[in-house]
Formats: sequence, C-alpha cells, structure tokens
Amino acid sequence: MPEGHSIRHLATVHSYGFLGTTVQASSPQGRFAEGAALINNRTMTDVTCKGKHLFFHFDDDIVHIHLGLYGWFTTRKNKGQVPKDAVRLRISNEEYVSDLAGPTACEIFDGQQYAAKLASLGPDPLRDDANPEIAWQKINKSKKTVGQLLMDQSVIAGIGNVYRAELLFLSNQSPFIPGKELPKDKFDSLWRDSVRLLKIGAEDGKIKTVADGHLTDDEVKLHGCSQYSYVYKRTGNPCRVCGDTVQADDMGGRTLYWCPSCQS
DNA sequence: TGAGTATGTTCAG
DNA sequence: TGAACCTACTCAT
Repeated sequence: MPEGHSIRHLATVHSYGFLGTTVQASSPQGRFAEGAALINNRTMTDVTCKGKHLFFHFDDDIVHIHLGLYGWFTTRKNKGQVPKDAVRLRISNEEYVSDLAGPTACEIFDGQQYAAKLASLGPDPLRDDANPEIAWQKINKSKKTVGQLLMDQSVIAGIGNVYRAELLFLSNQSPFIPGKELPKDKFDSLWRDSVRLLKIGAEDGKIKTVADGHLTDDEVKLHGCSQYSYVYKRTGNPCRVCGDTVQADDMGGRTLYWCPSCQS
C-alpha cells in the first residue's frame, strides 16, 4: 500500500533488521542480478526515504526502490524460506530476510543520482527538515487544480490518491479550484493534517484518517481490523459528517473522491 | 476461472 | 492522453 507513510514504515523496518549488518543479496527473478551482485556481502550503512522513494545505502552504492502500484516487501525472521520466482530482490542476514516483488524501480544509484532524485521531490511531511513554504510557493503560482497539485510529487512528496481524498475532505476544501486561488490558511491546514496523518500511518503502515466518532456502530466493533476513510472509495455512500452522497470523478487519470456539500 | 480494479510513474505520440 | 509496466485481490460467472 505504497503512499509515503508505508515507505517510511518500510525504512524503519529495514533499519531495524539490516542496518549495520552484512547482508546477502540476490535476485531470484533475475532482473536485478547485477545490482544484487554489487551489494552482496556488504554492510548496509544507511536506510533513507523521501516521499515514496526508499534507499538502501552500501557506502557509495545506493539501491533506489520505488514500489509503484504493485510493489511490496515481505520481511520475516530468516528461517531459510525459499523465495517466490517473482522476487526481484532478496536481502537477508542471519536474523531476517526481506523479499521485494513487483517494484516500478529497483536500481543502483551513485551519490549524484541520489542527490538529483531528492532534489526533484517536494517537501516530505514526514521529514523533520521539510519546508512547507516550498510547496506553498508552487501551489500559489499554479493554474492546476488543488487535487492535481497534491498528487504531484515535486510539490509535496508522499501523498497519493487515498491521502489526497482524505486531506481535502478534512480541510473542507474543493479539489477543483486552481492552486493560485487556494487561501493560505487552507494550505496550512492541509499541511498540518498531512504531517499528522502520515505520521499516524507510518507507525504501523496503515492509513487511518477517520476519527472514532465518525465510524458507524458496526465499524466500531471491527475497529483495528479494517481501514476506513471519509470519502476514499465510498462513492454513493452517505458522507460521515453531513450525510450527502460521496461523489467520484476522474482527475488526471486517477479517481478523485469528494463530498459535494462538505467540500463546496 | 476470468474480468475488473488498484494506494504510481514514465514514456511515446 | 493513453499505454505499458507488474502483481494481488475482489467479485461475478
């Protein structure tokens, strides 16, 4: 479930399991055989991430991973499990094994490529050094809609379709107005919520945006077992706050969910 | 069992 | 703007 929160979660998990240890690397699927050979039997010196991009550092050789739509990691105690054929990269040490399958990107970067990738991304709400003013300057000058801008990784890094829908709902903000017409206090509210919600999501890797008071009785009974949203994928259902019908529209090839009353 | 859908990005036209 | 990449899951048949 790769939005920024899950990448941060994965960085934490891999730091815990592999940082400072010598790792064995292989590519059962074969498409990352050269890269795996390059980092095999070397010490993982750092794990970093920004937005939806994850980096495993082996001194000056850096594995850049982007999960895309389908990619995922399976990380477990190392009991000698046989990897599936689809595993692009397996890293392991004596204690843990982690299998990566289906990523959009799994490649070796040098320091220059790493710096360029970081520079291409907007501020990441999960990073302490994030400067929201950079995002505001871009939004404030843009004719693109707020809904499009929130998904643009060069504006804010780490927000995807779920968080876009939920953040705009929480700020009672229409997705359809141009960025340059977005009031500053609305942007501040969006940024505050993105920091708050992404941090909650990063703690256990799940997206949690709905306050307990807005869940139905049935959902409260199941609380913790499922993921809930205010508007994401709730087309045709009543809004949890006002009761109006949640709508869906196509925006830039992605489905946008919104409440026409709360976000007018 | 097969169609449809999906939390993303890049590239060709 | 649409297709391609790549895999898991849900739902209808």
